[in-house]
Amino acid sequence: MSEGLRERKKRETRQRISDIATGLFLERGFDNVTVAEVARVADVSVNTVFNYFKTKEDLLFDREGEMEDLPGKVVRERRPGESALAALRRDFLDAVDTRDYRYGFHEGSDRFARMIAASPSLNARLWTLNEAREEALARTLADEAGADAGDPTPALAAAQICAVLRRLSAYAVQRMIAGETVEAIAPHLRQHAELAFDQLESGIGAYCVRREAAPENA
Amino acid sequence: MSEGLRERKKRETRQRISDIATGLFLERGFDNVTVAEVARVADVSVNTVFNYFKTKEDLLFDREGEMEDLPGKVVRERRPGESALAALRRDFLDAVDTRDYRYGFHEGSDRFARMIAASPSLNARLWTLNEAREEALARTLADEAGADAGDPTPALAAAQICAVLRRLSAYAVQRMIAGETVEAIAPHLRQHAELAFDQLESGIGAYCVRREAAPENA
DNA sequence: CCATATTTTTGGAGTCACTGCAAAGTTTGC
DNA sequence: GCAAACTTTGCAGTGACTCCAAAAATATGG
Repeated sequence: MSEGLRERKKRETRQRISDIATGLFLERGFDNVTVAEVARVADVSVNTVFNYFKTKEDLLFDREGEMEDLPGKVVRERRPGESALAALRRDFLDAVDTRDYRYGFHEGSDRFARMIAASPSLNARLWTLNEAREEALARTLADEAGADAGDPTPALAAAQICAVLRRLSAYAVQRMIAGETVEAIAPHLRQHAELAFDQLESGIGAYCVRREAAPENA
Repeated sequence: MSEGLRERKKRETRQRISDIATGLFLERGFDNVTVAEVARVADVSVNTVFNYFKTKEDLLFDREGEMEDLPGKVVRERRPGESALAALRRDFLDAVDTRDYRYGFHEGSDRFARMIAASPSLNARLWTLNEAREEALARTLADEAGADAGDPTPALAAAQICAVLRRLSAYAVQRMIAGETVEAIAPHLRQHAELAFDQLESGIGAYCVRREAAPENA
């Protein structure tokens, strides 16, 4: 009752197009596959592809959009006595230790990473994803802290946190692209993460202080 | 001797195309002006436009690319006894107080801001500009701190700093787009900046701690 | 001043993402 | 079955961008 033939077909077609597109993109590179080709392989018209997906990039990032609220969710579910930052640190380290997909550090992520790195438009897409994530986290922080409407604190905190998460992921991805195994990277990534969250926690005020000029004469 | 006719003409043509393009974009919106139209008004062929500028976006961001190393420069020129962060705070507040262009907070910036905000592709461009800025700052911090090659500290610090700078600019720009005057925004922007740099300096570890569950019974 | 090499500009043809429209095909409710 | 609602398709077009070879402008050497 809940789903008629029409709706099922739509869901299936959309899925098929997205799957075929992802496969082709992974195999031959995003910029070396035309939408027309995706359509041909999926046995639909080009217009049908654009019926389901607004842009070529959406063929890939369709599902990834669900991870938009990941950090927000972690904060909302933090434990009693735990700060937002402590929760995010715990979650990130957990993801590293379990080789979980959610921060891009996963056994098979390197193919994906390579494909994205090779395409400027996919890179641009990643940034807007990060932007959305930052906004979502800012909203959550504002809620959870009971901040006033004009209070800039949550937005600023979210910006810092997301910047660091992005940087940590970028580090892992970079080494994966270079061909290193997840196992080889994990301990370093862990170390970087500890440092990063320490920085966020207690600040970088003392970093890189210029030496005073030596006094002219004793 | 230093510049022949050929080189002068090239420079002039490039400048003319860029100026005309910027004018048209500001007047009618980036997406409502075609490259063909820019070419027509500049009295060159479309191919000549693409000879000088790789993409339509480059017609605008050509010169802005020079500001890529702004935060890096500020750090390199910090005063004796001053930390990287203290120098950046000083520079930002100075820019706010003098209504200087360099962080996007300037009397006439609203037209530019509106144009950019209205166009997704220009927005994407802003992100890559920010990325370049972050990388440049990371390099500078690494140099100035004498960090080892693999040390993640400078890159992480740069990420946090650039994220905050971006957010502060975004705040100002948002209010300018909404039609507020620079004078009306300045004191708030100042306040936000102080808060932001305090956060960077001493961390956000204590932010948003979840209350402990009340004990079941006394 | 002329011939020639080098560089710049141009026109033309083509690719690709993406849009709008109207016709054709499919599913649904009755 | 029939009509309404919806989906798919073909077609024509726009706009950024590329490639190529011809034409125009400029530089170089005698």
